[in-house]
Amino acid sequence: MTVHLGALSRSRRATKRPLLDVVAEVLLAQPGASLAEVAEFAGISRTTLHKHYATRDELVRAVGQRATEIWEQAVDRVADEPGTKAGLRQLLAAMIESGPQLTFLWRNPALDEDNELTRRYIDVENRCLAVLDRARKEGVLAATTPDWWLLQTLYALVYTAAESIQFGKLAPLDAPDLALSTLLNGLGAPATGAGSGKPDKGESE
Amino acid sequence: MTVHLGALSRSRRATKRPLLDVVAEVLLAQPGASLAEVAEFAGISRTTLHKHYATRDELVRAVGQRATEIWEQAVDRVADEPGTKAGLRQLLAAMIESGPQLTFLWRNPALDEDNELTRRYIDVENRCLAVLDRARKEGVLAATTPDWWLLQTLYALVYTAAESIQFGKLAPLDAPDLALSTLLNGLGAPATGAGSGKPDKGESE
DNA sequence: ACCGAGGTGAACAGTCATGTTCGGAACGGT
DNA sequence: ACCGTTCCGAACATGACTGTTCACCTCGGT
Repeated sequence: MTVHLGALSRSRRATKRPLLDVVAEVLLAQPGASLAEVAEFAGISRTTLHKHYATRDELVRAVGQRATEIWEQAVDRVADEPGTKAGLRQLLAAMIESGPQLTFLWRNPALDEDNELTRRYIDVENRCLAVLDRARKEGVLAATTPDWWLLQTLYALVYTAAESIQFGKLAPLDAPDLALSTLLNGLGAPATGAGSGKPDKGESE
Repeated sequence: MTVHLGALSRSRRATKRPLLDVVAEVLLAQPGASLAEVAEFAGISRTTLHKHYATRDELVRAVGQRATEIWEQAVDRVADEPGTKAGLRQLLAAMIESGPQLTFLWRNPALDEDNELTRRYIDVENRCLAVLDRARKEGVLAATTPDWWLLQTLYALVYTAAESIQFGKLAPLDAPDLALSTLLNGLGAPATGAGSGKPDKGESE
């Protein structure tokens, strides 16, 4: 039951990107892909793949580890930023850029089995939250939003933006701004006469 | 390689809910679950499961069909609503309620193979969009947001809310309002002082 | 008491992914 | 020219899941 991996197939193959990145994408598009398929799309033989990662489980965990690593670096890059809109924008940009890896991480409950990975996950999530908290204290984010909802919404927007980019609907350079604006202001009609200048028709509830 | 389905297992088992609903949840938590596992969590024998749906593919497609059906009904229920906040709230409520089914639908690229299902999917998505469009014309939603971003954001919020409910973080009755508020206003700090104006501290970007 | 519908457990053949082994090719360094 | 490393293709044993069959049970209706 080979489901086509469509757009992925030819373009990415045989390029010299980090192996685990390719694996993450394949396994994301086709969670049930066989190791033979994964190897093919990575441009190596199944034997070689097995030599690097003895079992499928080991491979999946390696991808998870790398995804976490990438996330950690993304958060680190904005750790010193003040809690401003610009800081948030940078966090979003960094996370959206790593969209596939993060999505892989978020979508694989099986990774929870790995204790060290779970520890690092919780850790980086907390650091992520710390950034958001700073923005909250700066008055950029609403003070009343619960932590978990803030985080989940952030994840959701990162995921959506990354997916839109992959589908070609969204220009990579537009993504951070769009996501940030949606996160902060939502998609409701701007308040009439408000700061962002949009003289509109009357309020309409 | 049995990964535990944790919270799902005992509580739901053997209850008399529609079979396909249980299947959707199991297959969502554990996409690689064997039919034996699926049957067990549905509280029936594998033989019986096979009698209803001859092959795994057929089962998956049936779940997809049902998910689409549920979505159609949810949209139908608000099709006559005017494009007000209340109307949007109802759409969100209906969709969040069907969270697991919709998530299953959104996450299974394999379902695209089914032409009829794809047709119905596109159709209900368009009707969904029509509801949003009406809200846009009423000035509830920003006029400038592209259709696809609006839809994707809606999906993201529905998914996030449903997941939060499943994790016990969010009370089902609170979900629609939280999602609606996030969709319309985002999570930024509310405008200070005036009703909707924004005489704020220095802009930070 | 009979009967049919729907459910069950046991068993079986077929298929496929997995993990492993091995002989050999290619390549770079010495 | 030699050697170690790395990759490769082929082949194999194993195990898991699948789909199917069959004999049996257990109800509810007649």
